Amino acid sequence: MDSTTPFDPDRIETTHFIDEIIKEDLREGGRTAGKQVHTRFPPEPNGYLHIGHAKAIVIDFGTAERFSGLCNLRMDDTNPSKEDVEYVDSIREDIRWLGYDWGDRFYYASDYFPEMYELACQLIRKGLAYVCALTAEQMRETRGTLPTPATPSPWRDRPAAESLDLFARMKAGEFPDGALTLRARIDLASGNFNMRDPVLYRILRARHHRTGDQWCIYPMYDYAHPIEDALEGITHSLCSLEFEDHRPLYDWVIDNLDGLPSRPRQIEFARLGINYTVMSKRKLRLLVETGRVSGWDDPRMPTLCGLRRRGYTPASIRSFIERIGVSKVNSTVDFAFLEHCLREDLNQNARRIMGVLHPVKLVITNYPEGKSETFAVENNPEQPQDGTREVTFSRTLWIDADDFMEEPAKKYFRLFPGNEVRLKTAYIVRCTGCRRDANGNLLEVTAEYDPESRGGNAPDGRRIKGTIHWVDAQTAVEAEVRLYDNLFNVADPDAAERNFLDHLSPDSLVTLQGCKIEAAVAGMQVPAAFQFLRLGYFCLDKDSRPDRLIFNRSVSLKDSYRT
RNA sequence: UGGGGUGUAGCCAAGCGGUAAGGCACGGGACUUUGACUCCCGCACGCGUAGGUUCAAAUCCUGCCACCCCAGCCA
Repeated sequence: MDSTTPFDPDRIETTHFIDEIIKEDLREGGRTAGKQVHTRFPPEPNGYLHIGHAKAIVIDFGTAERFSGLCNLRMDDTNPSKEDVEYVDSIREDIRWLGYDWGDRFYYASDYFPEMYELACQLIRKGLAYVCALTAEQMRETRGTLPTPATPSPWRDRPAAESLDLFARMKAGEFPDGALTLRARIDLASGNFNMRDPVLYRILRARHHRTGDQWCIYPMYDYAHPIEDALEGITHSLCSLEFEDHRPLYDWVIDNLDGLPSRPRQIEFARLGINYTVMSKRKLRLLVETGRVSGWDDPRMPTLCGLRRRGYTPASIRSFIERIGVSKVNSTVDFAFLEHCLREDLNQNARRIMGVLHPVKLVITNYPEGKSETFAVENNPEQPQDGTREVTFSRTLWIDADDFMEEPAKKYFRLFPGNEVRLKTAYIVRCTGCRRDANGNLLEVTAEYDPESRGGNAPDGRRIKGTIHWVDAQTAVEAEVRLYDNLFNVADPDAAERNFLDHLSPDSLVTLQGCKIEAAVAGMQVPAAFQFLRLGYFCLDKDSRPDRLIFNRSVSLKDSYRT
């Protein structure tokens, strides 16, 4: 912080209740008055990050940013049986992709194992922790029920010296997995189960991805987390609602340990839910492992790598998170709002291009065979400085099947016999009919152009209601296009009473072959993103090759046309 | 049943004793060489509910109701 301009917390614009609490802490006489706000994002490296994590990331890093503070990135790797390095790199990549920077403050909870061990000994010496020999099952049986207290472990009053010795031998590997635990001695009658002598350490022989076989005892989250926060000087430890009743234990650990460098404060907020998808790691993993999706980065997945492949931009995700707000109400946000945020970003920034998904030939019968000409088409009407590109026009074009109806529906103003439409930036044409094969399948649509309307302007100023996109048949590039829709066909596949796998939508992926795209796409590299005029936003898929283009539809354009 | 939370529109969400912001969705209109974008208009006599305090209550008090989380040697 710049020492010449004293930091005034009240200058910060409050965006939600957490900011209010932090401001209060920062004021004269407050808990952290005069200190720099310091938060952390502590993922467990046991899976890929999803948009729910993005909420936590934006809150953790964003709050630090707003208060000119710092945010650490810390791998909460206290359970080697579930974690793996595989995930560490993807987590770092996803956070960076979202646009956040943790500077040189990248930590692992496992870095603190030695300190945690010493601090545990301190608790034992104070009579606040003891080594217990109850089995997991016995512990469950003696924990009591909601209204009735737990019954004390036979080892609850074991002398500190004895526990100290046992704990050292646990660490030395003298006992098998699960034989002993170190438990806090707190309150067996508490209505909060977390306070009924919670386990602090367990014996677990699993190769840790960083410390290898150096340890065979591992600290539990409730014991480790407050220590991690305190050692890093975290001022505000933001987490989700389900940790609310762990806070008394968090505070108990902090309050009963001497020598901790700081006293962090835990604040909880509601996690993000989005309809038509699932957010739990377990369920996402199941989708991957059962082959319902192609992988963690399947474009239908709510994972950050999935959204990235789908064409979501970091800016759109950040905007989404910032705008849904932060509160303590369990909530489910409409997927439509995420889509809105993407459209908003891409409308401003995506290059326009013409592409035909369901190709039908349009023959301009009065346009000379063999002739062709080019038109300069604007790349992005929202960004005139992006200039124009040349697009080739000739006698035979591809148009979308949707843009022709032999017998027009009411209020339909595209191609139908006798009607005039404008071919974007080219000419005005009048539909003269169509040709079909013996089975009635549409072979081609025919039309005559008005040579005086070059550029699409009617010389006599007559109004042309419809403008459609087209691609020159001779120069068109072929591509595969993948259309995505909700993975589930029910708004709440997460509902407890249903098996989410029974509600997968059969239409979540529709693959189109032989789509015709403007020649300008040739040679484009991932992550090129475009608006296919009148259709939606598309991006090149990572599997795309110069000789085999593959596009993903990120989101369609809104369409107010209804028959 | 004990403990911890939360109830403002279809979905998010402001509001902090002075008479219900904003966004998404939705409906209507204007504009339009994208049925997009943009721009207008509409959308809670009502804040879970019943009482109470007050000149005045979504905001304070009391009771009730509903929903979420907790009995891992997971995080």
